[in-house]
Amino acid sequence: MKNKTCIIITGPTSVGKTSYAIDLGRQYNTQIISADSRQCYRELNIGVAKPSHEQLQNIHHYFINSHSIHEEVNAKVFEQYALNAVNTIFEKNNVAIMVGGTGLYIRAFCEGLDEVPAINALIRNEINEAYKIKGLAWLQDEIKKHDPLYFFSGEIQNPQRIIRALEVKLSTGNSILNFQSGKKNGRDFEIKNIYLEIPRDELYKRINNRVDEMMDAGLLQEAESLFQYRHLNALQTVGYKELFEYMEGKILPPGRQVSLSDVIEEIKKNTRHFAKRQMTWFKKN
RNA sequence: GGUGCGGUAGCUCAGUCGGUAGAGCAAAGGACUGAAAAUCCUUGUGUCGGCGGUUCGAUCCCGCCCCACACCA
Repeated sequence: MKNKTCIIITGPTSVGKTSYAIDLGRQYNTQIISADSRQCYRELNIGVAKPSHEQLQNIHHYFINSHSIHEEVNAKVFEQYALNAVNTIFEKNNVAIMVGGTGLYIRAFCEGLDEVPAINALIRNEINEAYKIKGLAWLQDEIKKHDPLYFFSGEIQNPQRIIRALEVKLSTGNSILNFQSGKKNGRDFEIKNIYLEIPRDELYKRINNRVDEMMDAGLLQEAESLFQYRHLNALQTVGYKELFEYMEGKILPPGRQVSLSDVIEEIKKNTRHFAKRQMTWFKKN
């Protein structure tokens, strides 16, 4: 099936991936798979910069509005979803387009993730609760006790990674490192990568403008309507989490109430940081 | 005009009982295998407001000046 090709378009947020992908999709008369860990949620709109209604009607997009914030979406879910989607597209086309900024998801699609048995969600919850009370040092002690292999070679400053390693060890009896073969799963289609890039200062200008546009479009109101779900993973998202803090009336160190314009600056800054992390990832991959 | 309090890294400030200075944030770089718009790591030389004085030596003490803020007239 090597006559089939998936063209993957990546780049930092705001660089212009969406319209580039749509132009390309039209050219090949094919469909698009989004590789964006937030645009898949139908409850999230203004803050995640989805394609417009018109764009979505003109060309079919997979993994946009396909999930609810109440569902669990992760890299493995995406891998399977996207493989199904690309095969569906290949039934009628020789070319499929993938576009998005979530590097890990794209890697999962291209190379696959190593098989790890499913983990009971209760285990992660328990570890998370204990971590909240006892802190990072406790996590480090636990991982050292249960999975010394990870402790001596892993990232022990990173609570999320330790929690992942712990839950795997506790529920399977094996170190997560033993599951990670590093082998790439071959795919039976060609993959071509396109990385979009513009000068840093121009990108930052676009990001700042886009945040202002989102606020004008009613991001604050959208965040208010989602406030009750702020604990969900899907809402750990730039643009929403800062507004939630604002609504909760968090106080700045000097004892000053956060103003809305402070929050907007914070969103711009965090979006710039996000873009930088994406560039670091894509430059390497 | 007088009094008081300040002027130290892009920002907010700490500090040096006189031996040319350090935190947070910003910024830059990096990592990343089921949370990834998440999570984490690394990187700090700046006429210490200006000009003089004292001193072996001043960002620190003294004098004058400039600037900001507060209060009093």
